[in-house]
Amino acid sequence: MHAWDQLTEGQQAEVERQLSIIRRGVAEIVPVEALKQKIIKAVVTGEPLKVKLGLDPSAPDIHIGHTVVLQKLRQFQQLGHHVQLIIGDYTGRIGDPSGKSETRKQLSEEDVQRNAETYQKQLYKILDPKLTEFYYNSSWLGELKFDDVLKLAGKVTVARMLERDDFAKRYASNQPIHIHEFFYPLMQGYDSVSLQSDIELGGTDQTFNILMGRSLQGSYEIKDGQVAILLPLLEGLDGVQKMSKSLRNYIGIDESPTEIFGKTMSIPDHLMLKYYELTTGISNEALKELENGLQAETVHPRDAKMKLARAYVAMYHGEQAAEEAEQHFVTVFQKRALPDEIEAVNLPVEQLEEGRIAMIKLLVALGLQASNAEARRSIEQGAVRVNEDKINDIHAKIVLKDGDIVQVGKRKFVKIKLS
RNA sequence: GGAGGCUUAGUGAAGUGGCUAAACACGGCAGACUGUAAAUCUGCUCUCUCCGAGUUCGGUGGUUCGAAUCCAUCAGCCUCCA
Repeated sequence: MHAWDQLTEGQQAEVERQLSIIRRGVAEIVPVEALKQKIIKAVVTGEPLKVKLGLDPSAPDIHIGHTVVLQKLRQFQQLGHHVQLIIGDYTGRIGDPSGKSETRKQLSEEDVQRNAETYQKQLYKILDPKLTEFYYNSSWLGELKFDDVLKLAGKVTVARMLERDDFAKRYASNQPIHIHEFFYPLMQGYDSVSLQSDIELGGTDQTFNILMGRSLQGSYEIKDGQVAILLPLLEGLDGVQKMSKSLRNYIGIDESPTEIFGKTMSIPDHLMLKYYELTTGISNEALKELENGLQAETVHPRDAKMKLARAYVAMYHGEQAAEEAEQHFVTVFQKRALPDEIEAVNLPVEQLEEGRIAMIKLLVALGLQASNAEARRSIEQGAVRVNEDKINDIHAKIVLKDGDIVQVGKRKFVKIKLS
């Protein structure tokens, strides 16, 4: 324990600096005082803090929503602290209780391995590999004997478990809760015991699990248990629900530059600052300035959003791709012109009859529409163009040649390549 | 172990023998307006060889001229009692 007054002025300033960076954009820190103590200790001793984050091993597909937590990790790294990433290959068998989750199939070792590699590739676009350690929680959870499990389970009461919001609701509304679901928080907490983590990050929905880790550490006689740093959940493209893959309202960092750019442009204005704050490396000062500019209407929201879109593409695909994506966007959506580069799709010549093909058939063959009925609808609605000429007749049979451009709606373009 | 209830299109939810490819809402797609924002307005939203036809209402098998609607059975989920 280091008392505040015993620090030198320089040390005090450093603690303050770190705190202000760490606190930005955070929903909650529990307990706050403990965080300050941890940082004081780190500053005084020069020992970096161990900051933990658990990853789901089944879906290594990082989107902007995930980067909220990752950006925070990066800030910790920039302050010299260490990051512990846990591939939850063992917890993944349960899946965090969501009401529907059954015990999941165990992933094969190869799957886990492959997913972990994918993770690394994506994560290192944000994190510093030198300050990042990877762990698999099967390596300790898989070693536990039933005795150990009983001991672990004995640390927590059912009443305590039922405090968890999700369990409480389900219990109250007669939804089933399986016993093994109770083990999820215990296992996640045990990870923190094994790694002696100082801090664990997560979304606000992780509050219970993370605090469970803190109290378990106490039960296993680790002093000064981990601090929970909880980040807000980021709403997705619809502006309402949390960004997630299953809701298809996400921007994936492995998506193409044009996709990332376009999707970013479609986020609601009122979320823009939140995106800036939580998912970019923007400084506190620049953020404030942007906010003022938007408020005073000296900054056009569209331009601010384009900058954001550009920043994302630059972060995940590089500066040049960002430039191109922006060009593409301006051409296609602002000027409503055809993009410079259009994906070429092969069309076997056999599909043609005397050089012609039925429009409906063509749209489906090109994969632009899922069914004939859908293709028919699009034509009826005036959404289909060939070489910029609108097609209105659903029975149209068109003459097709190499290089012709077929368009559906505003954003689907295909260049014909006869083969 | 016993009693009862539920299961309808991407989601929620109507529909209890023919007028139901199945109301409504949300979502999705398209058009208008725009900043591919929001809001708003309009149309579409099972499939196909689309002025007609086919296959749907947890699975299977029945009753009936005719079933998402009735019966049997299987499965999944829920509740209550023990």
